[in-house]
Amino acid sequence: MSETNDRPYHHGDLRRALIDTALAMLAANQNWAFTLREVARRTGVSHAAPYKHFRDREMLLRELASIGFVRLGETMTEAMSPARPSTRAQFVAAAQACIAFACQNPGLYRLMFSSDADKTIDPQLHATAMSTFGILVGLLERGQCDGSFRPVAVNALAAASWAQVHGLAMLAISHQLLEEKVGPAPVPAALDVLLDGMCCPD
Amino acid sequence: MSETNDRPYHHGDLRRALIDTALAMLAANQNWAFTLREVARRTGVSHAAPYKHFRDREMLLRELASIGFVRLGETMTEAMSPARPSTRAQFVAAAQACIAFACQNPGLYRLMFSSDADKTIDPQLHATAMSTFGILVGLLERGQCDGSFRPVAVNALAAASWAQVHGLAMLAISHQLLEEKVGPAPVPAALDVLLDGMCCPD
DNA sequence: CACACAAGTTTCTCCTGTAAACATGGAGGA
DNA sequence: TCCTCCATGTTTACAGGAGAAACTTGTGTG
Repeated sequence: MSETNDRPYHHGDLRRALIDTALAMLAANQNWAFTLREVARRTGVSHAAPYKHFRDREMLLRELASIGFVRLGETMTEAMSPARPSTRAQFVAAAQACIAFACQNPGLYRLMFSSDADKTIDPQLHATAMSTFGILVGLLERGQCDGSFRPVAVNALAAASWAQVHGLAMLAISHQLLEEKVGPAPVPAALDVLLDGMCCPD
Repeated sequence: MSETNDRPYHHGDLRRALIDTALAMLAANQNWAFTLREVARRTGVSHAAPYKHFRDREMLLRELASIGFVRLGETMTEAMSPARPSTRAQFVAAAQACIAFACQNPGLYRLMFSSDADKTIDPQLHATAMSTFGILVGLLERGQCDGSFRPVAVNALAAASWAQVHGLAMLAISHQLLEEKVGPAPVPAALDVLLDGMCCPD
């Protein structure tokens, strides 16, 4: 009972393992209806073990959401980093990266913006989300400096474009951007409409 | 035990009463974490009674979402109906009505677009949601006919504006449109940006 | 080398969703 | 009038889940 049992009493990094299991289940089912006990079971520990690392089920969900924001931020930063011909092109790339992220991780993306990952009760999560939002603001500020975007309050631009991108992502996840309903390339089309309003007339 | 008991064995319209209770709890807590048993309890019936009217808990949630779409549609239609100076003004009114609805019913609005009200498994709900979406499409079509909006695929316009309005609503609900961050009137500002891209240059 | 503490496990209670069997009372036919 | 059916209630039962409490195990540190 104690010899070749390859599961030592102490797991080593159970916290990470639980998060990985939960992320896998989130990706597999595209929802977070899983129970904490199921996560524990699949991770191979007792059902009470998770409580040593997460106060309750919701805290685990907020942790997942936080990871989602970090990954989304990385994705967007990466999409913007290659030398693009213009700030506008950088914006389009970042927006498309965000929407692609949502399509590839629909469960996680939904969780990030759901009330089950309540940002008002978790300063840490709120800060992480704001940091991701800041990537967009930074891009818009640079665009204003180089004359690409209109010199209105940057946060108004940020609200408008964040709303647009997030709205498109949600529509895409909900399969409401079907080609026969909305044309062959709705995302670039919608972004163009927005950018026509955001960019300086030239 | 049977005299002044003002609760007859048969409720009369338990289905409606359960829905009303659930809507009230949704509004009170701004989430749908309530249990079916709690709904039954507050409605004053046994915990199994709801199953005579809803196959399971999710079916009740979808019913609530459906009611939400109907109400949203009414609100938007109403906002558009008074004689407005222009189609553009009608659009702004409808969009603001939608966002106001979301702010006044954040729980319900979230539920309507959550995966717990899965539209892919409920044709009735899907149809109701599409009908509400159709109000927007109708307005855009009229605007194209009278030359207000650019003559591109109407569904592309619909996707762009729906994304924008829905995105703004979600941001507003999440209290991310604070004045100090985003200016005094972010919604009209964002809608203007969008409309500048949607309307015919003139 | 002892031992305190972090990280597991077991056990327990209360609650939920949902199924099944039973009860009730109003509506429609004999 | 009365009987019987059925929709709509209730009671009872059960499988699980959340989370608390008490117990166990090993490991790092004096």
